[in-house]
Amino acid sequence: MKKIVTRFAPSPTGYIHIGNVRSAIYPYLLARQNGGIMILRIEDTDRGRYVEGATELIEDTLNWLGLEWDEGPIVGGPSEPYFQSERKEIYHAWAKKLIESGRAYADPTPPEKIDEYRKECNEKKIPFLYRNFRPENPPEWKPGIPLRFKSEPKEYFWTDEVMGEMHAGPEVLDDIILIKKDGYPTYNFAHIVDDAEMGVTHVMRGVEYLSSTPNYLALYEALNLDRPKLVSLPHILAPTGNKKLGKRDGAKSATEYRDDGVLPEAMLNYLACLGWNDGTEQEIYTKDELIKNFSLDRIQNSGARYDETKLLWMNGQWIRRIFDEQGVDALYEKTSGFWPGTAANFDDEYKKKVLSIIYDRLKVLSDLRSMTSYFFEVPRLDLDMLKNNKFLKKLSESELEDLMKKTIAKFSALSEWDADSLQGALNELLEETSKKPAELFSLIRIALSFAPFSPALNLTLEVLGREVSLSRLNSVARAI
RNA sequence: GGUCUCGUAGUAUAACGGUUAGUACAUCGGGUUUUCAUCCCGACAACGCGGGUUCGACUCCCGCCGAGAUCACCA
Repeated sequence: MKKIVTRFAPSPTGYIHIGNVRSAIYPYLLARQNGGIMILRIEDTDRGRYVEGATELIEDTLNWLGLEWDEGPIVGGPSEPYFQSERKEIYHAWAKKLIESGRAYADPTPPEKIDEYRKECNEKKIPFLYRNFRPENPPEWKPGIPLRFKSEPKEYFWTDEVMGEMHAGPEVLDDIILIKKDGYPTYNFAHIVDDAEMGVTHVMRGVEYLSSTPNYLALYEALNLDRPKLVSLPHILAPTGNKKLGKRDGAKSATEYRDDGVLPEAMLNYLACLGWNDGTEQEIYTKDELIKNFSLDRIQNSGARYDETKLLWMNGQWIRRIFDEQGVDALYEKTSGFWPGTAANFDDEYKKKVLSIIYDRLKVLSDLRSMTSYFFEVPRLDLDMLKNNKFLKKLSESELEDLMKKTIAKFSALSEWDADSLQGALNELLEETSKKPAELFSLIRIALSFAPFSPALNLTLEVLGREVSLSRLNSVARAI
């Protein structure tokens, strides 16, 4: 059996947003699953839309997600170069084959004239096909003149691995431009040549190319090439409306999610399962599991709506999974850059302790910034927050003061400052004061953190330490 | 307009032609000594419409409706 070769072929026109990332994931999974080759090819033939640095952004995104490529920029490969802009001679050589076989012609018709033809057809309400307007005596092809394919109207049948059996009549076949007047090839021509030269066996791309497929089939035929397997990937839809997700809908780049503290594991998991599933009820997949279970025939053939809420849920699942299965160190490594600024003054051990008691509350790693500040700095004393608390507002000031005093006395008398001893002390306080947990615990919790929420009290106290805890309780007691 | 594709709860999806149409997210309710979250339990909620074929249709066929894609010297 022929070795499977897939490719991801983006255009460096800016960041790749998450809607496009999936077109990198599926080829990757298919290649890895079959011990095949994944190629990264940069389709930069449109010099007008080229954006400086976009290639690096693409590489960055793939690296982050762990989608390593076997051939392409940086790593090289037998079909170098992997930038289309550097492959002009190759396209021209293939173009000459078509000219020689009479399947391509130079087209000197000015664009305005073509517009006129098009308008004419629109007015007559007939389909515009350029092959009906071929120039009479095309000149010899030379730089500065576009080269067109000479199409032959006929019927095509093919199989799309996702969409199934396909068929199209002659009315969609036309004389598409192969080489633009600037000498660069169009996508339509370049990708055919490259895929052939690079031995690509599976062409995976968005469904928007489905309509042009017959023209590609004509090209394969004219160039005497075997057809690769064609795989149309349905669109990812924007959160609202029915349009495909795009930058205009505020589609973020994958790296923006990275900067918010979304784990690559979660991103890969979510995107891979958007429009694909293996038929089981599994939701969380590692990369290896995705590679093992992936199959083309279970790709959905309708568009799937992008749902950030589910992505964030999945990210929370991954955060917990990494902590539970690999331990605090594994998760801690990923949190660099997500801590509050004041955390810089504390050592790793302390931050790991904080992480161990807060991790199950995180949806994204950047939540650390807002959720843990009171572990690194004295919170601003906010008596209103204390007194307006729904449990505490029933208590008088003297009661609050009394409770604070008893709490401080109890904690001061503790010989051991660990979670179990602290829990014991808290339980004793409940009995001695005959208060409800909601009252006593809310008081202590708020006095320590002045945060809307925090981890279990005994754990918070343990991590904060005896000195800090008592000092905070004392200053609140004084303020009441 | 021509051509093509798609159509199960709000969302993502599952279901040899025979199931009370399953699961997850979201939403709502409840439980785990405070809060927020995790975790657990529960509730709500779907086969676009109409014809066939069949003992029986979400599943096969046809029509309709709805949504999308494409008709560039962009990819």
